[in-house]
Amino acid sequence: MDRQSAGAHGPVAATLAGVGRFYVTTPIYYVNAAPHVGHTYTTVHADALARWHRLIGDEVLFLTGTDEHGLKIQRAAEAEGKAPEAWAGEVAETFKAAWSLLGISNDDFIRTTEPRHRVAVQTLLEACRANGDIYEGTYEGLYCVSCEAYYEPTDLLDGDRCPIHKRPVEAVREPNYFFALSRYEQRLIDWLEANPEAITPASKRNEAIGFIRQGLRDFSISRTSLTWGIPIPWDPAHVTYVWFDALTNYCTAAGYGADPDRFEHWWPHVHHLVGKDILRFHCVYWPAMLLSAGLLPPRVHVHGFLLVGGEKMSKTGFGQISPQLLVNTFGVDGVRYHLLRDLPFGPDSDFTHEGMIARYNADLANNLGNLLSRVATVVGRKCAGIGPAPSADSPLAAVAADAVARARAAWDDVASHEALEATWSIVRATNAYLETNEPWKAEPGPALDAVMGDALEALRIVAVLASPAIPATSQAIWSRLGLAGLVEDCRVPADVAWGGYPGGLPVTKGEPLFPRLQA
RNA sequence: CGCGGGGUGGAGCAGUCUGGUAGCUCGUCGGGCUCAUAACCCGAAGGUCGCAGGUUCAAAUCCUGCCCCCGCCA
Repeated sequence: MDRQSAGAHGPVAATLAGVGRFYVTTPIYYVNAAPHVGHTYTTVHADALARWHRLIGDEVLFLTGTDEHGLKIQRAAEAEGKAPEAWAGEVAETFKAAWSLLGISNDDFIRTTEPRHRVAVQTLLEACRANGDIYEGTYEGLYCVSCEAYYEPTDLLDGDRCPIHKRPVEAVREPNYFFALSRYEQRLIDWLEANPEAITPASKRNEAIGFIRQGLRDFSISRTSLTWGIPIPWDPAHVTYVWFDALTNYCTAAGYGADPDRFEHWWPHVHHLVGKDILRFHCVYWPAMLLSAGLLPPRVHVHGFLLVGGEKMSKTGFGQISPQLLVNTFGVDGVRYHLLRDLPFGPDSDFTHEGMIARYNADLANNLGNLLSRVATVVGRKCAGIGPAPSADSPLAAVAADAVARARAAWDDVASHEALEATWSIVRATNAYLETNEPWKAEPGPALDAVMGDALEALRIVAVLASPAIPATSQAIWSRLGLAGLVEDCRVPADVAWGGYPGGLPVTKGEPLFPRLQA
């Protein structure tokens, strides 16, 4: 595939479109649980954005992966009688399998236990230390000897007992290294004021600013009580704790500490997709760490929670179901479409089985799938199965042009629901256009050919525009229209200009793209 | 006062940043079509945009106060 850069790379605060390079990340998922709808939501969004940017000709790097260190993993592995490496590896495979199932087009899958990551983490630690932002201090906390872990007072039973072992915790001190976050308050404010696009949506940016203005405290970055992690390079008795270990993955995959040219190529174009639960770490801690190391802070796109029946999904069964189960009912593109169309990126949004069925039937089965069926049938009967070329002055041309413009703006704004709404305006207009012209009543001839050519052309454009969301279906439509090659090799805007369908191609009806589902 | 999100026709949402005829999907009702996955198209009913003040020629949108729901390491 041609993924050559289309232009000069811009500064980190440039608009999403047209920078020529696009580096998009999901959080790395902690391997203490199997992939569920929450992981799927973020990952599908990242995939759609990656696919969109390839479509507009950007050079794309799409990263996801797993976070495999820490006490919980060490414990979970012990409980299974396995080495932590083995346990983490098994769970990481379930994530890879889920993303493969869902057609996720990630270019890389990083695991924090990989050697390349250790190099990057240690390089970043050294860089921050060289800048004077890492110092040794003492961590004081409530410690359970059996767990070998610290607890917050609110986590304890009866105020002083470990929730696992039911034994009293002890007040313990251990030497820790700390990151001097407090030194970065003003620099973070300056960064956010100079780069209003750095955190989106604006409500989440305000939240980050509010948090910074409350005052920032240095945070602990190492533990001596842990072994399952990356050693502090200058003091191997310590292991990095959470932040430097996990967040640094984004740098690792771009070549940090190993390939400076590659890192310089990608890092200015990085976009993180994260849930609001980890806003603080991505919008405050991480930018400060990067500034400390002399690196550019990222752009961060923050989404809300998925609620199931208005409740946090962990409290209900449906939200915990696996991607595989959803795919069994709705198909890969049915799942992807619902996540992208009904759950706007930003606010909290409700996720329900009923909502999925309604959207699937309305948009995918009734509108898009049925449109292809009726067009294919008429072409088969009235045009001998050979799709005619569209007319140059079709009223659908203006509809398509408007939809393309709106979809481009929406994808650039990480607003997939708007992009798809715009795309479907073509589908609706085409259905109405057929009603108006009633080609099934017309005699074969130039007038009928023009109408059917217009409908086929509209479907072609829809296939391209919808391909970031429903790639497999777009390809199926593409092939049934008789077009050769891959939809993903198309380029926007050139290949969504009206008149691209050449005509003279065999049109295939085939089975329904999306069989209707019973509520 | 821990932090944050939300209250818009029957349901689910958009619109709020950048005030100016309240929009979309589903559902309901009426009509059309019969090419199509009982799908599609046209039309209609239905909302004092949580409450109360304020700013303004004009407020769902800006300001103040209050009430109610909800979430808090994906």
